[in-house]
Amino acid sequence: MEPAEPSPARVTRRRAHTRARLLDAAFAVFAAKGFGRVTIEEVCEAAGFSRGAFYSNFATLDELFFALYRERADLIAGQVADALAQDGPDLDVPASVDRVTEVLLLDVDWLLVKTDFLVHAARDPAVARALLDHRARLRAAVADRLARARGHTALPAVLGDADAAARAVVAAYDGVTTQLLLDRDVEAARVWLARLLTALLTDGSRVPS
Amino acid sequence: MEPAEPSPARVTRRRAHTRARLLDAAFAVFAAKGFGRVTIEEVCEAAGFSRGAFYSNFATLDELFFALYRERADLIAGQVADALAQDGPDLDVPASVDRVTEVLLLDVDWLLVKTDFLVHAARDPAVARALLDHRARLRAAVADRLARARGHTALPAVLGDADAAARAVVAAYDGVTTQLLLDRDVEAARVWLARLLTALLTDGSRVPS
DNA sequence: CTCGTTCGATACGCGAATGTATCGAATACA
DNA sequence: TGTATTCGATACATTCGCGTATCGAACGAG
Repeated sequence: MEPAEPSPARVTRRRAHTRARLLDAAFAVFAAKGFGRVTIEEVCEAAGFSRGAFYSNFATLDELFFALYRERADLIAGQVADALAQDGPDLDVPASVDRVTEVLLLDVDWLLVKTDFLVHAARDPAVARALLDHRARLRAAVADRLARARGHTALPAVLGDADAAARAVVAAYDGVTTQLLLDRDVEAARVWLARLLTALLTDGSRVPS
Repeated sequence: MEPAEPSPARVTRRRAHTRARLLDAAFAVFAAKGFGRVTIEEVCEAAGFSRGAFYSNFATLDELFFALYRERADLIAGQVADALAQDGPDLDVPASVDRVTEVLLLDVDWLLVKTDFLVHAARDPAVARALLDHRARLRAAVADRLARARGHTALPAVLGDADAAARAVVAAYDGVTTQLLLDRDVEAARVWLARLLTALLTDGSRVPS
């Protein structure tokens, strides 16, 4: 029996390059026009290829979109994990918040694409599951960080355990993102997110500078 | 000079009916498939009309989408205002939270359409401005409610003035919405939103039942 | 009841985007 | 370096959705 997928054993360098260029171009085009208004040919033109290259690498535009999301989301997730692991065993809330905030609210274009993907996932149960998994992993990293600091720094008990607090952190991030998509003020978003997180993660007595 | 818009002076009953049916059908179709994947003909078919009816009432699908959003958003805004005005001069945070929560997290279909509209607005400055205005009005209503209660109930100072607190409330709502779009668990979303809001609006010492 | 107007249905042409099939060029391996 | 294979470009047919123009029917006014 021959392999169902022809499994291209030879030639991989050219293909890898064009695939990467297609993904980069797709990111730019999706960010600018939104997934729903983008055609395959636009992506190819932005990448400097013809449609033949596209159909040689992807079956459908959704497939490319999914691949693009996975690539970038994994990248960000790694950066967040790094930012969280960067400080020592005891949690310095303002410092951690600042570091994570700078990673998460870096690029408005990414937020645009991410939200497009959310809208996409909200109507496709399989994609939704994948996205929920991603979010759960990120949340687990945050919860882990918070739990390790539980004994050292005082966290308010309003939110319950560390996992609940992590959910609150993610919700705050998502909420700030929504506003940022409309006013495009990254600096203001950073300030608000920091304010929200400190309000959620510290006791309600101290006011940040 | 003749009027630029022909301003149909006669016959308005039939037209009003079909327009309403088109809007209702559009809501259902947009919620099910997403704005980007919906064609004019699909909306007409769902409404039981042909494309002639559509072009007689709207110029483009975007126009219908905008009209649909305005209609529903105004409705919700009114309900929220009612819910906020319902209790007396002193603020009962848990009660208010429960009431507002039940209005805001009622219909997942509406959240789907709303998020589609957000994605749409994020790329069109004019639409973004309109949506920001809407959000500002809602936020002002919340801030007003919070400010009136400032003297009576103790609010934590971490968030600053009442307007800042209102921003936090809206952010919490948006954040919970994002998760709700993926897991579609309305009850869980209500619980989380209530938890977040009480954490933000009360001092960090008390744990809700 | 009658008539003039408006509304919505039908039919048409058009352009755009898709997917496929084929061909030449680039590439890896012997 | 020769050669078989893969990759991407080109050309084609097709489908789909859009917008318009026209017509009959519903409707409101007098």
